[in-house]
Amino acid sequence: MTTVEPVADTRTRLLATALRLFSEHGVEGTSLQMIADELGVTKAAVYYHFKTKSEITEAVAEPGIRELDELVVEAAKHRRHGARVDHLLDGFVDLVVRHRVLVALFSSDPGIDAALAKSRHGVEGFKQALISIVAGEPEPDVTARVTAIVAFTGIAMAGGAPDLAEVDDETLRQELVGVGRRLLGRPRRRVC
Amino acid sequence: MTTVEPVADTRTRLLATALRLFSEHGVEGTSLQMIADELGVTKAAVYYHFKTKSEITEAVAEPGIRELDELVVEAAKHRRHGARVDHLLDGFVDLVVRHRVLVALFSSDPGIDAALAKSRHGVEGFKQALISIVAGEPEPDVTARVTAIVAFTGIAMAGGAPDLAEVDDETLRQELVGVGRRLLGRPRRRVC
DNA sequence: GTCTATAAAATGATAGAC
DNA sequence: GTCTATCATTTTATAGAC
Repeated sequence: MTTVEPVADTRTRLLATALRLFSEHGVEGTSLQMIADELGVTKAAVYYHFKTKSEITEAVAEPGIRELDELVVEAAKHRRHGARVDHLLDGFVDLVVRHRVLVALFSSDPGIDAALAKSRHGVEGFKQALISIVAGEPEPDVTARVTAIVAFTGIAMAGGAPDLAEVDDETLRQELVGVGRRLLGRPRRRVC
Repeated sequence: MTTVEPVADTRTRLLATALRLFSEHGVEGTSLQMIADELGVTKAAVYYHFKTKSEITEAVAEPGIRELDELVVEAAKHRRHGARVDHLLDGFVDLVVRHRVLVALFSSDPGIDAALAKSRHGVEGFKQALISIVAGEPEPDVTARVTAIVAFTGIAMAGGAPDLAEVDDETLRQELVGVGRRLLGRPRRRVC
């Protein structure tokens, strides 16, 4: 532990700044100039850290994509349908609360898809996976699909909503899990 | 009746094309060149109909904004809270189903806010209004606010979801009202 | 109402100095 | 690791012919 309180390196600050600007103006609405200005450096400095704008977008999305990926894999392992839904909902809400605007961006910004299209995993696949798990695999009925879409996009967007920015993590987590369970028809949990 | 089957005029086709491209690529991700190409005309022709890109965005959003405005005003007239919520939910779902992608755009695209910021009504005001009506005016509790946000953004996004594009209007309307009532704690309606 | 042509600015991106 | 300078392309937008 040679350095205490290390100032976040430029790459880290860059990604945090990019995420904030993406959530305010959208990916396509955010230029490298805006990111550079916000960081107090020039565009060329930004290009030292990332070869293209698409790389920045991918790097911003990466933690969310990775965690979402793991979550879907883990949730699918449960034998019972109810257990799968519980695991998925708890994990998804946890992800939303920890990343707030990022998961909302997945649900709403076409620029994310465009950037991820070139890399291995698009975001559209996850939406399908989430719906499949809660709505059931073979030809889920319309009600189940609508419910799943409303629940997960609603929860994701709520995490990024400015109106809820001041709500603390633990409270938001409980509220979102509560509303999710009601929607997905999961029984109320005993308060332990 | 001099002309039967009148071909939609350019202005109308332009707005329909713009809405489709906006929903696919976002407002900022859609250039006038893309709109012109899709219409089979030049950019200059597009500029004959609208002075700026912002004007196109406003014109695309206008019907939704106007109807949403009327809905909020009408819903607020009811004496009982339950009646206000019912009116708002029914009207909102109707709007979502008739416009599909447009209301989703309101919920998700920062480019819409940017274009509407200059004109009289931003879209942020509506979100507040919807939440106030269902969550109650004076300092609504967190649970009510979270529920309202999840419900309305979830319903709006579901209307624009490609996964539900093939669902017919009447079915989608029933499903969305159903999920909305469950979320907002409204009693199940008798099937009449 | 649509076209060609063009302007002015911004964008993503690179080369090379420090 | 950041800078200045520059480039090619694209973008929004206008002028004027048909």
